[in-house]
Amino acid sequence: MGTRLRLATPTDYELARDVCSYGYFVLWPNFWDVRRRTLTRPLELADGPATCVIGQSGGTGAELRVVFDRALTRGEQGEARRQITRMLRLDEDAEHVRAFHAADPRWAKSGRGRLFRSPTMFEDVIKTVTSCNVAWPSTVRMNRRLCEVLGRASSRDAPPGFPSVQRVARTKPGTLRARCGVGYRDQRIVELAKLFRPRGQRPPEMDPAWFEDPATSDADVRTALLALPGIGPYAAANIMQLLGRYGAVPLDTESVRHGKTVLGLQGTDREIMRAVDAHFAPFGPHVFRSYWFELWAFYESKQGPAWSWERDRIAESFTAAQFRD
DNA sequence: GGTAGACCTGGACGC
DNA sequence: GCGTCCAGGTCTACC
Repeated sequence: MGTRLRLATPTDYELARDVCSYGYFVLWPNFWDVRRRTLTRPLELADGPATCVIGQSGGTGAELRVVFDRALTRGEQGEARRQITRMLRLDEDAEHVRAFHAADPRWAKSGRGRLFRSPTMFEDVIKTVTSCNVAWPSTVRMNRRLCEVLGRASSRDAPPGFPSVQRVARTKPGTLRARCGVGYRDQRIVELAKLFRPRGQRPPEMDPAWFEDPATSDADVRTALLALPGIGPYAAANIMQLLGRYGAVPLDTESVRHGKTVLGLQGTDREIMRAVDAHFAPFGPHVFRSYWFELWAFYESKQGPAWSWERDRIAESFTAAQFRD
């Protein structure tokens, strides 16, 4: 009999809306069950991986019910709560979301405000690196292979989870390239994993808690992120939003497409990126969410509501090139 | 501070 | 079915 947990949610929390809010929810090892409206994924815990199924019944603000495929120790239960809270942004309460809606009332009716992320900063960083310089189907493939090749499963029938920091840190770059299809990112991914190893094994100046600490300034976090291998301006801005720092737009080719097709901007790509940046600047510390929910609404206008996106179908059909025209 | 080219993979395209 | 071209963000060298 597996452990069952109940997690309280913010009063405005809706699992389907708040999980299906960012592309990572369709990346392995995440699995959104469209019919049951539950999220399934393995978590890496002290005694090994455990797969959880997260559901919400009872409407907005109802508690989450989490069922694991094995019994968890008390310590593991605490760690599982921390990881799920991070992944679902349960720590961003209704007041936090209302502050965003006050700055950008367009999203008040739908209640959008939270963005799905990973249980750990390490997974968010690697997912961001695998999204750079590739089309979306390649990002999907890289994350699936990373899990299949390096991830551990909680049981014979369970899917493999995201590989642990230690596992990636001791993997040869050539293995990542040959078996996970990460290409030239191989060395950078291994170097990143070494930086994220547990205290005592990692460089003293690299502390994930420091990045997560609200007392650390955005400017300092950005500078530190840009110093990491494989992290440039786009990746740094994206990791910033994954850390809950919404004051910048990760400018990429999608920004240019959005600027041209939705905002009606004209000029060179560089000029359009600057114009997109200026367009959203009035939203101040909420810039990213105003930008992102515009993009997300556009995707939903093409693909239907995000909660209806089946992972293994959306991986093939969801490409930026498809939206170019 | 700006720019050009390499990096790697897979999809699109032409033959 | 095969070969070629292109898209995608980061990094380095260079101006």
